[in-house]
Amino acid sequence: AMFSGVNSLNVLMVAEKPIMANQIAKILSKGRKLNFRKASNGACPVNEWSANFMGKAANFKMTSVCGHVMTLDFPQEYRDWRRHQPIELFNCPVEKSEANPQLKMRKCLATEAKDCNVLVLWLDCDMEGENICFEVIEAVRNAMKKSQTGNFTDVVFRARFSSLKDVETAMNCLIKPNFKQSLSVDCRRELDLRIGVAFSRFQTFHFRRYFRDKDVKLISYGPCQTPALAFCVNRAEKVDSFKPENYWVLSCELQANSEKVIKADSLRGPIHNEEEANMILNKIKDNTYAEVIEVNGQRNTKERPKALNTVELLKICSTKLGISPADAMHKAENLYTRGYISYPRTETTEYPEEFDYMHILKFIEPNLIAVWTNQTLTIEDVIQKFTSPRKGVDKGDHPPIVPTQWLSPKSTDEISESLYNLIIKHYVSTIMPPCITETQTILFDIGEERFQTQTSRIIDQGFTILSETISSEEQLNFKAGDQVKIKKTNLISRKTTSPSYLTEAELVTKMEKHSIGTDASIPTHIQNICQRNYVKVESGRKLVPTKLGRALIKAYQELDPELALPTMRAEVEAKVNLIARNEADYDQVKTSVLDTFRQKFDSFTGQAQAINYLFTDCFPNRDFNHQPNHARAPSKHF
DNA sequence: GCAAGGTC
Repeated sequence: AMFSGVNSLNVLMVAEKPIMANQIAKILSKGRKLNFRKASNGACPVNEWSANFMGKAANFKMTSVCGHVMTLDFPQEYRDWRRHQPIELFNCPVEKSEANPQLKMRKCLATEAKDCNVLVLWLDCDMEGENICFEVIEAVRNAMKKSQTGNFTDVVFRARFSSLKDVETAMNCLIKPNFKQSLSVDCRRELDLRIGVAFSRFQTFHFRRYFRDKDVKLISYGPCQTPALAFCVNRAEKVDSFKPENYWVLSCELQANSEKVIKADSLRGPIHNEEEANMILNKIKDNTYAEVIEVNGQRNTKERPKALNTVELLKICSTKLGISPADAMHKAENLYTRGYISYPRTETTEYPEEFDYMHILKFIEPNLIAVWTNQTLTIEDVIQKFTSPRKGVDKGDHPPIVPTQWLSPKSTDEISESLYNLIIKHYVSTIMPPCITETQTILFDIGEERFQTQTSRIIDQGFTILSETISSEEQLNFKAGDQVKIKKTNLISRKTTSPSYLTEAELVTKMEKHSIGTDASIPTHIQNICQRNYVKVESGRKLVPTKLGRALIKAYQELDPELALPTMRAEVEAKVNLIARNEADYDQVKTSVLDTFRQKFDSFTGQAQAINYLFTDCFPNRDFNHQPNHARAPSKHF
């Protein structure tokens, strides 16, 4: 009824990224002629077709943005570091500007909207997507044809879909975009900007001034990068403060049969007192036989991996290829845009229903030799062993990362090829059977002491055949009551080993667990703390904090530990989420969080002199002709 | 020179 007086409906539809626009258009235009062209920016697709909309004939135009249309920043005047003091950034104006000026996204959207009288928003089903909805609305509002009712919002709809199989359903039950969800994103963006930039500028000024060193690089603070750095520093402190401790392990060698000697360990585990250890040894050393008490067999299943999502890809790239998350994502994006792998940013670990598993196996065959270490394995073996994948989690974003087309090693660089092969290997692993072993545990008594020995036999190597050469151990033929000749009793002295520095992969895990950053932003945060010289990547992708990185975290811990706490990010997010759930309003949340951080800022800047000593060795270019200056907060005249 | 979040 809304469009009863309208002659022709022209429906503009907008997705979050080009790939989604094309996939949705393909589904909705099913069976009809689909016209394709590029929008004026050369980046965004425009798909056009004709069909019915709300019972009327309509021309559809499906295009996309490329993520956020707008970004938030300070006005020009405040972008100049010297014109205003950092504290002013807590309440100065902020303004939105185009996120990527080269894309001319707003102009592009307005051009496409010109002859349209209906807008359907197909942005991703998350809070950022809801926010982009309103960025698109602002971009097309004035360009679109006047609606019949005169009320623009009447002709704006939101399609809510969490996977491609929901597209048709979503089209049939369009809803309205959720302004509160969008507002909560606006709030988070503004808080991150004001807080992050204020602290970053203050810190940078403070050290430049105190050490009279104009070459002091940016000393940044951020709600994601700083807790990420803190993870590295905390682990490094454990490495530093580690003192090896002695402990003793009691074990024995038993003559299992005429040719075989086996080793059994005391069930006590490590003994921390040498006297006690010797006392126990003395009690048993005169025994000549051990008695078998119990023989147990147990089946163990080593599960294959779940379908590949982004963070798992990042971790594997770091541990297996030795490349950083940022490099891994660049390579993956490149493979994706060239059509070799599916969309590489996803949290989902569940394959779609009716997924064509065999199709992939067919085109990857030429790569198999490179992929698995077991060179006798054939594609037929894999097909024959096919096992339905493990149940994963569908986050409603994109399907897991899989190869989509054969990649000739000749047409790419070495790292991209390794990355592609790694994705293949992971894929094949997910559709192979799990690895089943049988562990035999034998318990012995020697005097009052209990010992244990274990053997492991492979029942089915399953997916591990792709990468491991596990040898099956021979099971021992014992039964309860058997007397076994003792060949030797040993007391082995050992030292506890030092913990090691946090690896890149461990950092990714910790960040994900504490919701610090997202799958798409975690690589950037890690790159930041490396490039700003807070941590160095050493062999084995270990993240070793520098003097500067350690000093920074130490400084927060002395002045305001909350600033570097891993829980801080989630707490701020919980607060802005209240806006989305209509449990608090925008100004209330913004004011309360800003007040909290303004107080932290005041107290931090007020006490900054007290932490200077931590940074004495951090800036090698400092001017030694001057005594360290008594740093003040930068004044207007500085 | 700055944050974090989308994506190209």
